[in-house]
Amino acid sequence: MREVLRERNRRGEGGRLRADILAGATELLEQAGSEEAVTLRAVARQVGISAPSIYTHFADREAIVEAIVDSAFADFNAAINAAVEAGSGPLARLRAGCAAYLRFAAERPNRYKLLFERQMLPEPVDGQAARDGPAASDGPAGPDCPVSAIRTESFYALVKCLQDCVDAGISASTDAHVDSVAIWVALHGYATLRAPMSGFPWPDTDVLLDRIIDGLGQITRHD
Amino acid sequence: MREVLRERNRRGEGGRLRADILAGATELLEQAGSEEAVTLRAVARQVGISAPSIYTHFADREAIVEAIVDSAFADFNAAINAAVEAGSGPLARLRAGCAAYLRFAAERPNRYKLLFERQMLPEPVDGQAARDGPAASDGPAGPDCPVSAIRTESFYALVKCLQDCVDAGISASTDAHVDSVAIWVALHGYATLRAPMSGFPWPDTDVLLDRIIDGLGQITRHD
DNA sequence: TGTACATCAGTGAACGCGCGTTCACTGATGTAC
DNA sequence: TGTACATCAGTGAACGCGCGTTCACTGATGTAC
Repeated sequence: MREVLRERNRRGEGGRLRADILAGATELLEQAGSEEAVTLRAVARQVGISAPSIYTHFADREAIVEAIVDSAFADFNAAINAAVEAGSGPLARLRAGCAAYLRFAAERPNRYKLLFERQMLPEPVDGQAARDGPAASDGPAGPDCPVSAIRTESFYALVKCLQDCVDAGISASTDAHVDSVAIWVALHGYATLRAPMSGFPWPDTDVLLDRIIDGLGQITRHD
Repeated sequence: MREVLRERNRRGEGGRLRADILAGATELLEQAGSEEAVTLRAVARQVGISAPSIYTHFADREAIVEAIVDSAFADFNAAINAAVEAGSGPLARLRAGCAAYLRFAAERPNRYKLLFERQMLPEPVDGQAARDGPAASDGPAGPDCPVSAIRTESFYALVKCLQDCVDAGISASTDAHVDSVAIWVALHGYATLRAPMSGFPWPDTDVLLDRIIDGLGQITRHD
């Protein structure tokens, strides 16, 4: 691995290094394949700085990984939102969102794994409120868990897509929450199994996606 | 961590240590939560021996982890087989197998994760043969991949359960393979997401399982 | 039955490695006067 | 415009740690005679 040459930032621009560290760490994660590869020293090598320099911008190794997760969730939500908004009609929007989900996981497998396989802090859920949607996303989330909303945003976008299908009379679902959970776990299962079991006789992704959406979304009519 | 006192094996019984190492490593994996915790030295501490003793029975660290995977797959397949065989009627057998799948993952989460999240060697698949089932499981598998059959055994049990439902006229599936893949990825997704996202408003496991089986298995009648 | 010896299960010390983190520091940059 | 100085981005050496692996070894067990 060749050391990257890097010019010292000017005064007041030290913050730029933070972005460089984050980018380097993300690249390292995607190349090397697992969170464990994101060591302070490896990140420093990747960015072309000495290891202690990182402490100016991140409290410790864990803080780097958390920053990767936050930025990965932002990318993830943006990719799915864009796909959903590009779709015309409720079913097309639902399908586009799910397809974007699988595409994100296929193109950035290690970042995707990091999103959902880390131990997540329990949200301060009070049952029914959580079932109704992410109320906290209107304003900033509760003081103790500002990251929760960003982690469930795409799920609730899925619930909304499915509910729109119900309202349009093309889904027979009587509980969009439960059926969205079912769709989500199927997408996640495929996203995580597909790559490591490359020798398995997988069906075509689009065929499988149709079966998941039609079967679990209880789609009754394709318009 | 207290050191376990351990009597030296008698001559000719050195092989017993192998089983002790495997058991200790498995316990360590389940307690500590990830494969990385299974270090040679940690296993040695757990078993109550010195680290170099392990080399009598395992070539290296990786060999221990592989042995855990093999034994975990054997347990996993046995649990599912037992559940399927206890069911009466094709749908009950399908549901019992899937429920046993989720139960195994819930009770031994770290062993379950190890089963399907490791990079798996591609099988020598020749397309149609693999789709028809694990022909090699009648005898020993091919010389280069004796572990492949054990890793797909439960999947093909699922395919058989679903096909039995089709044959009994209670599933409308026209492709038991594709629909079994869909059920499997949904089970896997739930199995891996449920624990780390404990704060998420999950539906009841049985309710979700019913939606997965009915929706993806295209169940038309409950007898 | 007694004894010398081969076998083998398991040990203790040591190696080099990469890690996270700390500490005192350097030297370029911008600013006050 | 010139210069002394404060600021701040970033460094280099060092720490203790746990790791995988190696090596020469120990000492109990069983066996040949």
